[in-house]
Amino acid sequence: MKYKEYKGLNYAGVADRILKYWKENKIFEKSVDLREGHETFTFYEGPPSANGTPGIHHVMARAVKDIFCRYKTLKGFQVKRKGGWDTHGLPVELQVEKELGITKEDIGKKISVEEYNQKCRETVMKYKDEWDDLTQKMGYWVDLDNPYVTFDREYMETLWYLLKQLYDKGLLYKGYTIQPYSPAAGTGLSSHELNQPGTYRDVKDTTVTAQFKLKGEENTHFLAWTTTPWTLAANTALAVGEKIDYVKVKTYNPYTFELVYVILAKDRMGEYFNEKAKEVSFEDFKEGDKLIPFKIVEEYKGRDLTGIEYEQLLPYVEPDGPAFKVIPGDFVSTEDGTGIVHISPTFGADDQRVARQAGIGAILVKDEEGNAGPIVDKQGRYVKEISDFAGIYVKNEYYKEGEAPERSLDVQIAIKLKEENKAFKVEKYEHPYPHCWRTDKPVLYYPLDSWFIKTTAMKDRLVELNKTINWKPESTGTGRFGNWLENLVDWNLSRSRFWGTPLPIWVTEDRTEQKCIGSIEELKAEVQKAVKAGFMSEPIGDDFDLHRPYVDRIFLVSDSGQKMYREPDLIDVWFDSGAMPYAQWHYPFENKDIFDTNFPADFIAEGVDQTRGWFFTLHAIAVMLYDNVAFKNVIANGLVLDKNGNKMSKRLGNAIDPFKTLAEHGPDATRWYMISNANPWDNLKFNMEGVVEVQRRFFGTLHNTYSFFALYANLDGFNYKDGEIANGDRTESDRWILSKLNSLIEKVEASYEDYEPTKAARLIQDFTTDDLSNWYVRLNRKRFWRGEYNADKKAAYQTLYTCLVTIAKLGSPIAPFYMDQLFQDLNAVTGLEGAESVHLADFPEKDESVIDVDLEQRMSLAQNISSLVHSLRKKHKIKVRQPLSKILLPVINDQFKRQVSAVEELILSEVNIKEVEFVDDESGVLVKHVKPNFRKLGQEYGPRVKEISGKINQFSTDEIAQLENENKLVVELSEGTVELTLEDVEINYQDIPGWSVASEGRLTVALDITISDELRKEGIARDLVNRVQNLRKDMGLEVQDKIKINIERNTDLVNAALEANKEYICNETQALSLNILDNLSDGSELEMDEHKLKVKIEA
RNA sequence: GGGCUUGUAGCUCAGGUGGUUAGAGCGCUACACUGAUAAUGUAGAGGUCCGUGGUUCGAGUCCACGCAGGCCCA
Repeated sequence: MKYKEYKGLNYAGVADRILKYWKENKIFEKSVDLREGHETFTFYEGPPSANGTPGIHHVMARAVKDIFCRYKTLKGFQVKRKGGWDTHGLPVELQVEKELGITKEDIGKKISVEEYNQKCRETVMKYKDEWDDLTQKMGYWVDLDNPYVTFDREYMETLWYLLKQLYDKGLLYKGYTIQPYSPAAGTGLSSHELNQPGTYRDVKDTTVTAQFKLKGEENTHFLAWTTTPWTLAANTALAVGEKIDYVKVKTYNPYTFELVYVILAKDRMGEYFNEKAKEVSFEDFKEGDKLIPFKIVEEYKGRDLTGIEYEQLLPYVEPDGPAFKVIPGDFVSTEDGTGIVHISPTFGADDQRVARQAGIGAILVKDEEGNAGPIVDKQGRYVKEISDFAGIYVKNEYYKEGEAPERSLDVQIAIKLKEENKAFKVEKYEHPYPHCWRTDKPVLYYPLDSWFIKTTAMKDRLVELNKTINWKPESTGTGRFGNWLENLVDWNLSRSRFWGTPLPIWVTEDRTEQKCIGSIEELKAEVQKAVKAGFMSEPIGDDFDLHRPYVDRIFLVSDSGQKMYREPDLIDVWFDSGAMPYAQWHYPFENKDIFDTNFPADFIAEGVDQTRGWFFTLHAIAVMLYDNVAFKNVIANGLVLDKNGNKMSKRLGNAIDPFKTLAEHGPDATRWYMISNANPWDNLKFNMEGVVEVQRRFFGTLHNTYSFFALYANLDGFNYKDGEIANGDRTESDRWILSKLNSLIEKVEASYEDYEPTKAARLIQDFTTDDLSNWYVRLNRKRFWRGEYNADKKAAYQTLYTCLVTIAKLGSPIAPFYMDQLFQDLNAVTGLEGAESVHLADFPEKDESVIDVDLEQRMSLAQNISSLVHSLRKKHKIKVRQPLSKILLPVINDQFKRQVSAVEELILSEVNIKEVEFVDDESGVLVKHVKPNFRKLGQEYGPRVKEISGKINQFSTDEIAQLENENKLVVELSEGTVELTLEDVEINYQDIPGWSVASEGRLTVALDITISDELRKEGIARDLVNRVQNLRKDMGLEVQDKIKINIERNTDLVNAALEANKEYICNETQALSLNILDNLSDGSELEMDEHKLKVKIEA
């Protein structure tokens, strides 16, 4: 059995081959079954929608998911991964409408709801095959055979069950939200309809800046501006920006000329006061004067104003709760108006939101049936309670042709306010305003019925449990998600659509009785009753579809015998996906045991844009119904942008095709690039060159290292079957790389455990390229190809093998294909592991006894010293092949000397030097340099650091010596003296006179650059070896082929060099003989610096 | 407009708790090495650490205010 040797490497080919292997051998299934009975690690798949094609960002998101599932499997957990599909919702509807060329208006007319929904059902899985293909090609292991699908009957039944639980807990209620509404058409408008071109048009409205009188203060008013004066009768609060500056101004009302104090934003004064009036004195002012004097008498921040109470402006109707207070509003600006915003919770979405958050009530009236409603009816008229203006349309456009009054309601209200000293300014104002696309008349923002989940009732618990979730990055949990929870409003469940989960609530016509249905069984029973009552003609079957229009055809009977109709709403699709922990198992109707061990999730991961989507709905449902989190760890990953940092879009043509990327560069390089380049939660600027770089630098190096191993291991027949060589019997560099390897295991494991895949990838990559390839293999090459198959060679093979197989395991979660190939290629020969795939293996356990910190330190010293020597050689243009006699190392301390001595041989061979000589103080060749220790000095002397460090830099040799000998030195400062100790400074060796010196930090190396005759001869011999090796290669000789070398007699120096190093040359080049001949007729000419040699090689 | 987030070399990114010479890889330039060779090593050039103020003996790091990009929300 041989290790597989490759000619070149085709990354996509590796993936194809391994993928086929996985399929044929059911590796994924085995990786789950293998861990049967072990602790479970629960992962929830956030369902994608298959009505669009997958993009490169899905590769990113799914790589993150895959990594931790694979890692946990290696760690011995059983990780079930049920796939899923999100199938309901507006995007599907829009796509269907586009395909059929219809609008929402046509549903029920040109096409039945039944046909429409059938079409949605077909469309939603349009690209399923493409998704499945990508899933496999990128190596994302998820169960595609038994996915949950949100439109499935069982899935929807669980949704109904959950809704009923909420209903029974009193957490489901009907309320209202402010939505665009067209009184002329009698219907609400979706934001989609409002975004039609031409809906926003410039209109001229009468605007009022009203005076709201502060409670308990004479003549003091808040000023608030509105473009809809008709809403003032519904005012219950005033909003200010907390950070905005406000002023109280003394002035006269321009209509009544009463002396008033008004409060408004400082930045808005220019709009209300004429600068020229600044000089006018209050005494000189007479009624009717154009210039009205004003004076700032007080200033505040917005937050100082909050909580202040004022008197109701138009007291027609009592509020239904606390009201008439100043509250904070995040939307308040000083762009226009007064910087104080009039709030009417029934006629503005912002208004409603901030009022709710501040606990402010609304102005509501009861209709004939006793239902609360706003002060404007559905036709757009003031209700009777607004006695002065009852029955008047709030917009003149709502009157029939020719019936509109001369003065619009806004004008009439403005006049009333002027007369009552409640208006500070009235003027016409032109601004864009939305219009109904059907009637061309202005839209009202109006409260419309909706069903809500009372999330606010559980706010504290939601916040509290969120703190137990491990968010990556943390800021998304505390910031974006945490703030969202802090400012929570109730979850509006209602959607007026067709393709989705229907709300399972039936209500009697007078709305006095309600029923919420929680299962199909229950529905059947209720229908049975309805049949008896005569409201239904027949019972429903077992295969009843819970979608519209079928549920709409069901009428139930109330306890008192009334007919009940289903509330026509569908529920928010986010409820669909947030309910997946339960619904994917059809819990509680089936699979209770599976659910119990798979709730909550240990881990989920999705884009950060899901924060208020899936992350929230998962959390909300779990907390409200099960008083538990839905997930313990979550990665909120960022976006994948193009290489210039722009958003990818198909329209702009900068979108990366994931299939093409995988086909060209393979999934391993693609995944490794995405993960190693930036943390998943940072945005990734996807650059194809980066993928290529990862391919070359990491996978290329790793593959080269494996190939190197395979080449020689095959020659020697190494199969790891003849006993493990004890660590203590291995070489210094073997023990070093194994120490580094075990340190690596520890760090990589910690990174995975901490959900830091980027750190893990970088650690593995750095180890592979820097430690293993560029240092260990380079230094030990000869051990692999020279000499017989002895214990030392065996140790080298075993060491390299262990490193490679461990890298395969550590890296397999990130690069599942290549690492599996590597693992299998290695294990095929040795059979050390029982696993047939790396994904069935166990995560490596670090061997603490092998980690030797001191060894790692001294090897690091060897690397640094070598690097310095290399740079000195470079400086003097002396090539490494030319041996040099010695280097000088100033001894920093005893440990330094001991550590360097241990790796001395290594340094000598690496940099081709004969000897290391240590020098210390007594040698007298060292020149010391002293530098202030700022950290220490700063703590002790603070402001005097500058002067002291100036003195230290000027220390003489004597002063340094004194400080070293006595550990104290008194320094004179301009004011007083300080006594310094050795701790206050750092002493380095800077220079060695007469030597070529280089230093880095405290480390200094001096190189003897004189080349003796003997050294020169040796250099020539080494050069010759090099040239002969090249010739051998050119001749196509195998490594083990023996040769004869004949050389024509040359200069005395060269001849002597050859004679003196004959044995060395023969040994290195596998030569049986080396002969110097007087005349060589057919040799090749070799140039070595200034020497020219004629050489002939015979095999 | 609000919340969160990012800004360090041409590019991609590191830079506990503040410490004076800000690093790595790629790319570029030069040189070297040569039984890992479509590999490798060494060196060089390249920085207003987004800006402005502040705290401090000392700020890439802490604070404030801005600017630019991104996401979510309005």
